[in-house]
Amino acid sequence: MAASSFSFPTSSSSFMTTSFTDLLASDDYPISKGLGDRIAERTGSGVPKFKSLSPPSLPLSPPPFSPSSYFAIPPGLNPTELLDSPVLWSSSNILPSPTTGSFPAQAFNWKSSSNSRHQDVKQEEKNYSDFSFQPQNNHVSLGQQAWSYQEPTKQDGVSSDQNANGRSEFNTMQSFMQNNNQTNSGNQYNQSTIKEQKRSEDGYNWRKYGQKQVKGSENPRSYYKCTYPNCPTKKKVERALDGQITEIVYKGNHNHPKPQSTRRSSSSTASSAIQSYNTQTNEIPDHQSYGSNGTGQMDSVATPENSSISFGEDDHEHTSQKIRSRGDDLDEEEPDSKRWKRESESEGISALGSRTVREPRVVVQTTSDIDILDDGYRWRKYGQKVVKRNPNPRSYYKCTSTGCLVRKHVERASQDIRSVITTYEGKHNHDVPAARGSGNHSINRLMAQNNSDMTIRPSVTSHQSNYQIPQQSIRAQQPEMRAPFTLEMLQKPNNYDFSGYANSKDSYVNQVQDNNVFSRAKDEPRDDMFMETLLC
DNA sequence: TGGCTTTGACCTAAG
DNA sequence: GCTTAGGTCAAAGCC
Repeated sequence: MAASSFSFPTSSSSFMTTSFTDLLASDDYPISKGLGDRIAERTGSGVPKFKSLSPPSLPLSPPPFSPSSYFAIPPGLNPTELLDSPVLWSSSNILPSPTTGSFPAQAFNWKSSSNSRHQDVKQEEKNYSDFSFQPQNNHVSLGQQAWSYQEPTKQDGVSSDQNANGRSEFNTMQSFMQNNNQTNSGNQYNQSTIKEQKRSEDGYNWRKYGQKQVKGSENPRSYYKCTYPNCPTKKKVERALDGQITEIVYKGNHNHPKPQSTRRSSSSTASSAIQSYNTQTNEIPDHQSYGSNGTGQMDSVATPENSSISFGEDDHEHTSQKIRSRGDDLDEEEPDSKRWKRESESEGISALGSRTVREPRVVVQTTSDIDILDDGYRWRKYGQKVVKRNPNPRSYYKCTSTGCLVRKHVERASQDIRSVITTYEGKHNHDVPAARGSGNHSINRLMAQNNSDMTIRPSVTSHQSNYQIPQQSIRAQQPEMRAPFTLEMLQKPNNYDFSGYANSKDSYVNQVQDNNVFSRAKDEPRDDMFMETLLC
């Protein structure tokens, strides 16, 4: 479907540097009133300097057709600006690993499978090292601004872990660009990609030590241990039959930094791990270094798990980091999860770096401009509250659509008042209301209609930002893959919910595990309850 | 050849 | 104490 069709022109250079005028002129792009117009109408300020990009971690398969057939950019919106969208860049579509905060580069492995797996890997490594990405000064293509707030030299005051992520994202983007450039020949998310993804996952090196068929689930559960010497961290991963990860549960804290390379190789040994440790130490943001993790071990070395805590207001309750991709059972803890949680607690593992992320319904967007938080839906404010750790009030909104229970709250990041954190809860059960004077509605409707067929889903594998398309779905949908991949879609993965998958396999939606930045991992207060608290 | 995955068996805890 | 299910071990095979 649309996202699976999403692709860029074959030349990365042209992609980066040319306007999309020609492309826009193409009949391939649905013509309607563009999002740009819509935004302009709403904001009265014209199209914001978007920094957008397709979800870079989309391990989407290059379409067998002309790439231009799939990426629909509404007229009136300059694709260059589109590419600058901070919404897309910094929002939930692009999220770091739940455990590492890294942005998995392998997720961009859109390579053709014409090469052997070996070649793929090799090429990917080459991509990492050789690709030279030179953004243009103004457009700073592909989200430089969004990245920039993460750049160490930037002024945003955003935490350094974000900076690290920014680098990571940037590198990831580079990789994406080159990979995409190389692989329009149409192969799919092939086995090598899966392997690569499996390999990198969250940036740590894991050794599988068991697999079990869990009762009540058709998905086998795999058990992994961190390969770093004496690292107690374990994780268990459930994969759907198509290989997609449906659940990851972490146990324990890494007592070491993430290995420098996200790729595991034969070097995933103690020596290499230590080497990575040594070389990486300097890159660890200061604020990620926390005190004792409660285990009596050395201070928990900076890991993204740890870093996430600085933004969470209520994450301390959970001690087992759990990333669920299922949508409907957020209130249910599996026995094993309980067990791991219990064990973690008994082991004195602190909340730092281990918390439960219960449901893929929370989507966090960070933007640099609150105006673009207008996401097309209509909201009614029902409360406001100042929460801990953030002096900026959090406004609470409900979707005004009848019967729609979606809520969101918006607050400015305490670390960077220019960044706005929008947290969505729930799924819209309706289309995006027709924008005032906008023709975008048709696109939205189309997207909504296609929900049932959407196979893109965020994957915890490559962490939260990884939209994956099962191959069979691709095959099934190829002929119909021409639905536009719109900003709206990118902007609101929760709303569009990419949930053909969600519909068919529980909610895979909104699965955003931003364990690094502005993360919420806990049920938000019910509005009625919340109102009570407000009134008290 | 070394490291990793697979897989059946065993262990452990909860009910 | 038994049953059940999840977690772990470790030998074998694979890459």
